[in-house]
Amino acid sequence: MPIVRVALDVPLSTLFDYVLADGISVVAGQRVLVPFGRKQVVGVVMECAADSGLSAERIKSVVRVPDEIPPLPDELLTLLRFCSDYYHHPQGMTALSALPSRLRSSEPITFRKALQYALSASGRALKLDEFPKRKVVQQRMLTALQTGVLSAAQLRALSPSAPAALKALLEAGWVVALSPSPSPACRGGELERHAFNNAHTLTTEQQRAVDAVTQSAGYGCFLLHGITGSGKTEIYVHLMYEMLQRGGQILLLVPEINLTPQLENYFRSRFPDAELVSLHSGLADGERTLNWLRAQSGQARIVLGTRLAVFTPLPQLALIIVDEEHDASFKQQDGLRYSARDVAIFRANQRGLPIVLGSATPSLESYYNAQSGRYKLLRLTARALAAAKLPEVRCINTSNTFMQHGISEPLLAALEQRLQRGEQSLVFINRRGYAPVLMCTACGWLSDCKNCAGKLVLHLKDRRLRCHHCGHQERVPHACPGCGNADLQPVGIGTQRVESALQERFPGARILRVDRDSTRNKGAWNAMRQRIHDEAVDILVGTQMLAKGHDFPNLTLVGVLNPDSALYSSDFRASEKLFAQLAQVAGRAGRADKPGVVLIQTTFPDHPLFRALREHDYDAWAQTLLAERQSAGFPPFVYQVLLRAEAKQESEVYAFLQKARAAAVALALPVELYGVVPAAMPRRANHFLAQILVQHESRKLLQQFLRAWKPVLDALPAQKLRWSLDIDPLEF
DNA sequence: AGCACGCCGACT
DNA sequence: GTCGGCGTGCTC
Repeated sequence: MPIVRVALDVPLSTLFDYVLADGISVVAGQRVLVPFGRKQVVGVVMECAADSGLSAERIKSVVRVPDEIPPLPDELLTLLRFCSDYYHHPQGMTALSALPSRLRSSEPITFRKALQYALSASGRALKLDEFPKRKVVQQRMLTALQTGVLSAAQLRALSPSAPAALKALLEAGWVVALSPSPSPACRGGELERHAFNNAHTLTTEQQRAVDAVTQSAGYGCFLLHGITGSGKTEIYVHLMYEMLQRGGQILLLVPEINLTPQLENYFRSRFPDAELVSLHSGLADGERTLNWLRAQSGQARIVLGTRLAVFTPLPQLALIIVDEEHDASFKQQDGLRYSARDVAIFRANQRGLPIVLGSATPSLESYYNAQSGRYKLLRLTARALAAAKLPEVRCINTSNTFMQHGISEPLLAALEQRLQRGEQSLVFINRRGYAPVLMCTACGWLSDCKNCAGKLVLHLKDRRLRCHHCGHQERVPHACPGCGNADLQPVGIGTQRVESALQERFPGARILRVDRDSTRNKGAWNAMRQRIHDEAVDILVGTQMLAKGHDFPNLTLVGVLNPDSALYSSDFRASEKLFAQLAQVAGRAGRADKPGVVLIQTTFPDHPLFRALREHDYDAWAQTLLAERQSAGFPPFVYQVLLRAEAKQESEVYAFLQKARAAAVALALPVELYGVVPAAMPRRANHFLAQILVQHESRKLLQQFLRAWKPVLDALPAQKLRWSLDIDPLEF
């Protein structure tokens, strides 16, 4: 009895066995429609077997095999199994989450944009003379399609009832919808012959980096460490060109969606002949499915995407690039908590491909691996444009300085100077809103969120207090809810406060605030970017978002307002993150022929972080951090896993975690097991959060421990409580 | 996760 | 007498 083992989207670690009716053949990687409980669901065949361990009467049979799309390649199935295994996430949910949503449903795949239709394999196998004579229109369509691919318009011309007939044919699986025709320039194998646009001559250093990757045989992980402006992108372009020439596909992973449209345009302009598709969560279902299918078919040569793109089937994959590899957004924070960077490395290793991790400020994990020789380090030390100098970084000691709305006189003077010269400035502050908290001057009341452990942020624009954790908002009270005192003071500074303070100080200046609030509307950020480029803005005030954008050529001053909180944060990665952030935002200053200045307001100007930043010495900083981490026994010297739990009832959370901990102790494995502690944000949206940290030097041993612990956790009673394992956690 | 079955309180 | 609360248990 032929059996298939199917992955289904349910939180159970097992696969489910189904029999195949006579005449149905299936290979691993194909989607199947199967009965499950009292409904029918789509699953992915992970294995084919001759028999099942279950008694025959318990096994149901496969309903249908939609054959619109080719099976997922074995390589992808292996990757999914690895992820399920490593991240201890149910195999079915792992497999199904890798598919675009259209492919997770049994509905025939149709696209609003689909313009073309063709016969499927089963459609071609149909004998038309045996086809029901009454279905005239369907038959006419099938006949017409035997001549080749037809557009929706051509099919519609066959009959007024064409849409219904087409729907029936699609449902039967005889006809498949094809994605819109490729751009005219892209024609099969010819595209590789064309050169790419505007090839810059590489510096010796850049050329060496390119050669190292293109000449590597099989798997190799390269850490491309290059300061801002050192031409990492040009290296990507040269590498991509070389791999396209060899007939390969390229996977380029980038951190955020708001960067992809620009990058998409950029790489399209560099490779006008190669089909490029993007994959990220901002795409509509249909488009995402379409792009995925074009990658799977091999038609798309370049796939540009965020972390989810790491699971795209790419038959001719030849190179993976992870840009800004240090960026935390490569780590998924719910469901399958994977690191796209790490999964990409596994994938490159599995396929025997080179992978390039690019960053100006590599993650300590990657840096450490490069030092130990696991990765090959490629360094770019010079800016590609010789004229462009690195910005001068200076600290403004704010311990004895009078400040108004968080801005010091020296910074104001520098801003004024740029205004006079007609140059742009950027004021960086990683807090949106007007002030992070509202306080009563009489009784000390603070604007706490009633659902969370955090404070309500004052948003003066619409006179509301908002919680940035749960979304709760309320009106700003006229008097203190505690004591009735009318004098409520905003404490601390946010982007809105800086914006209004600067507007007051420089009434004529054109000031633009860029944060999640001001860019919420669709297209707003793009419009703002245009304004910045048109030099219709004098001073930019913004958060993290601004650090990542593209070049602002007329920007010569960057001011950083209060970065100090990261220096005494309980999160041991906070200072690593801060350095990366500041290096990135500093890189916005003075890119063209105008020298840039970065002014950092701090009470710790002698801190090694700022010293390294002033000297543009990432290595010194990384060594400092590595030494700290080693003595504290933190990553990358150990591997970690976090068991998180949350529930409405605080006692439930702690009772569960205590039981989980006792079970871990009972396993008697030599891992370091910490106590049950509240999460960094102990209460959020009316839920209590707590966790247990487990770590060990050996990844293998930690995994061995998890394999023993997970089944015990699954068996623990957990009413009204959610828990998850976070492997290699970034946030605590 | 769904969705059943199953056994105890306030309603037409 | 029933509708419905959500505890427990299964899904090939």
